Amino acid sequence: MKYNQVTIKDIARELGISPSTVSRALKDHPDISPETKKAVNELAEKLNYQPNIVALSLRQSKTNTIGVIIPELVHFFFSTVISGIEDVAYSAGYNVIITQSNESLQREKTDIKALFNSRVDGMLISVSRETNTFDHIEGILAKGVPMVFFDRVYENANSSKIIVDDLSGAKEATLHLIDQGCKRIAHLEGPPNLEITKQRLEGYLEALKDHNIPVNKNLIMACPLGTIEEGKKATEKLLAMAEPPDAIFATNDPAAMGAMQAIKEAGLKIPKDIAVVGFSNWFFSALLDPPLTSVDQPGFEMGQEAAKLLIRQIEMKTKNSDIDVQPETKVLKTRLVVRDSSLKKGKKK
Amino acid sequence: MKYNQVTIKDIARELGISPSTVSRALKDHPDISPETKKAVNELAEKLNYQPNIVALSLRQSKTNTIGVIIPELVHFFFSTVISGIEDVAYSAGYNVIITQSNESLQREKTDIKALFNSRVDGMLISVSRETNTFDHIEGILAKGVPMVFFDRVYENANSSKIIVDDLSGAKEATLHLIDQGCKRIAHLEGPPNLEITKQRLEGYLEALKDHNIPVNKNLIMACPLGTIEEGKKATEKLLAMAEPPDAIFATNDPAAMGAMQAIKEAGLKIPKDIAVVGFSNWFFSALLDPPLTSVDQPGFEMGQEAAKLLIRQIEMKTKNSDIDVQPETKVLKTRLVVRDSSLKKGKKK
DNA sequence: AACGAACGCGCAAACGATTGCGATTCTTTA
DNA sequence: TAAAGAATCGCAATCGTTTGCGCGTTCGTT
Repeated sequence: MKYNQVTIKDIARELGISPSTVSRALKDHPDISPETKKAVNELAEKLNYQPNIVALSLRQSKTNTIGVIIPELVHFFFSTVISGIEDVAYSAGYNVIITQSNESLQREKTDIKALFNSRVDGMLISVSRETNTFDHIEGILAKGVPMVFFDRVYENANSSKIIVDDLSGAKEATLHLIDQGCKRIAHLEGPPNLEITKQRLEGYLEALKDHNIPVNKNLIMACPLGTIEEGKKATEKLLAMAEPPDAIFATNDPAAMGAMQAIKEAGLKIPKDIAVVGFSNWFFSALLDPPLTSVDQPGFEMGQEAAKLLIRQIEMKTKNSDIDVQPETKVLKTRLVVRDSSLKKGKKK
Repeated sequence: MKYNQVTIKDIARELGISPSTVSRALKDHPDISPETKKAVNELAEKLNYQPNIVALSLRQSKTNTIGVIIPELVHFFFSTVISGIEDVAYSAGYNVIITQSNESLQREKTDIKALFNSRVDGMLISVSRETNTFDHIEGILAKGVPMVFFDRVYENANSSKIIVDDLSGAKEATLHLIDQGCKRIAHLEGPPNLEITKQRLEGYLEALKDHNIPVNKNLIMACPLGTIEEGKKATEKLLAMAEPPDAIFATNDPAAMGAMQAIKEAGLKIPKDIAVVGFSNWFFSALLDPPLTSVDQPGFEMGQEAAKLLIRQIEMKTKNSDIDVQPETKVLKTRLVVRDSSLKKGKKK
């Protein structure tokens, strides 16, 4: 939009010098005399000159913008990640364009294309629940667009990733339940396409194995959407079993929440009859009754790290476009936040 | 960033024609022969030509980007609004840049400046809790940047606004409590700078007046941050009174949540001893124990309407920059969602 | 006094697309 | 058959900024 902004030409005209000189004066180029610099800077200040970022972007083939694709903004975890991203992006002079795939592969494809067309300098991506093909990502990667994946990563991509240690987190959660005396621990499994689902299942299995608890496949219920409703239904089925579980470890907090609803409606007590542990430590988890034990993921930090990595890649590429950036993978630690929903033995220590 | 993208020049060179002809062929200009158009379009398709949006922006002095300033992304209400904004923005061909003021006036100032420098075509703004001066907004408005305010609006601005009927919503909530037989209804008041705070208080007062219930100023507690902690502390003070209230209407859901915690910890029952009603109908409100009655604000719709209004202004200005757009104010209806936290008499109907 | 270096600045091209105007060719009409 | 008109297309400027190169002036050095 045209705001009648003052340009470098206006300053040049007023001072009777050329635009080139103004440009150089503003960036303290050694070719320009101190007097000219002073005059230019003073006039620029007076006219409140602001460089036209669009023209700059065109000239430098660099937009100083990074694109973000997340499944859904309304998820507490993802909005926390965004805050982390914006935190480092803005202080590094980058704008952030956020798009939501709404957990749809189709939408993810159009999003990635739109971002590419906007000439973003790089992308931060967390894939949708539906994403099981990766041509759309490979296509953009092949063009040399720097990309960093976070949380829900594209495993095969030859690019950097920021993940949390889902396996250890899930294992710690399960071990905690075992430590509380639980013998029949059920697991609500998440969307099958996602690597994080597999890792969390694996952590659960490892914990059982470490304590020589046999795996009962009937205690592992699929929740491919990971919603409250699914968690509730799955739990109702578990409760209807001849030998119902004495604990439930859910792949995320909404599913755990659904489990809690089902348990309460069945007239059972949490954690006395059945202990519950979730994953992600959503904002509302502490507010439930009883407060939900959950595996905390450092969302803000994840956003920060992802943005840092991406920006580093972008700046390396800017300096030397031939160089192939070595992909990095950063694993962040989870932290088990123990609350009442899992404390059969009462508070420790 | 340079992705070796094909340009209009590449197509021109390959076909032995001029860039101008390619440009016109691509937009179906009548001056170009059908054969040339066909050749150009086919080659463009083959090479997967994508117009350079940055060059376009510079040429047209229009970025097709709108900037958004919100207090905090992690609030359920605001992330819902964002979804509504993106919904209409993307289908109208606009990108969205989101910035968070983090409820800080200082940050709001730098945000608005950064957006202006990015040459966004317009802005959608919901002011921070701290915002009590408006020079930073007036400055940008004076430059002719289209602006639409939503929810937390700048009252004096000669520009469009989307708000919800906070007064009616608050009145309905209070009337509901009266209808449930409550006599001593307390109010947790919000950040004093915000218009919505005043409106909600006003609705509360009107409801009392309609039923000839005298206003007791001791029952109106300030919660300038509107947080859980504040709501809890304020409620503790209310409970310590000689005649504690039998109902609490909070300015938002977190404050209501704090109130619930305080009431429970005091060994009292909700809603039997004290009924509670919140405002905003956050995602977690339905998950509390008991589920919280709350005034629902149509966040998604608000985002949609705000974006629609802004884009209309932008496009009018694009066509005729002289025209002064008539500011509009759109008021959206609230909806009282009754849940167990306020039902002293049991379910209606 | 003459020569080279250093200094200070402007010219013009470039980024990619658009567009008014003019130039060329072809078709039509008197 | 000549002139007018239509059909096609290219030139060049433009948006605002950057930057390699070159030019003129001044200064210092022998």
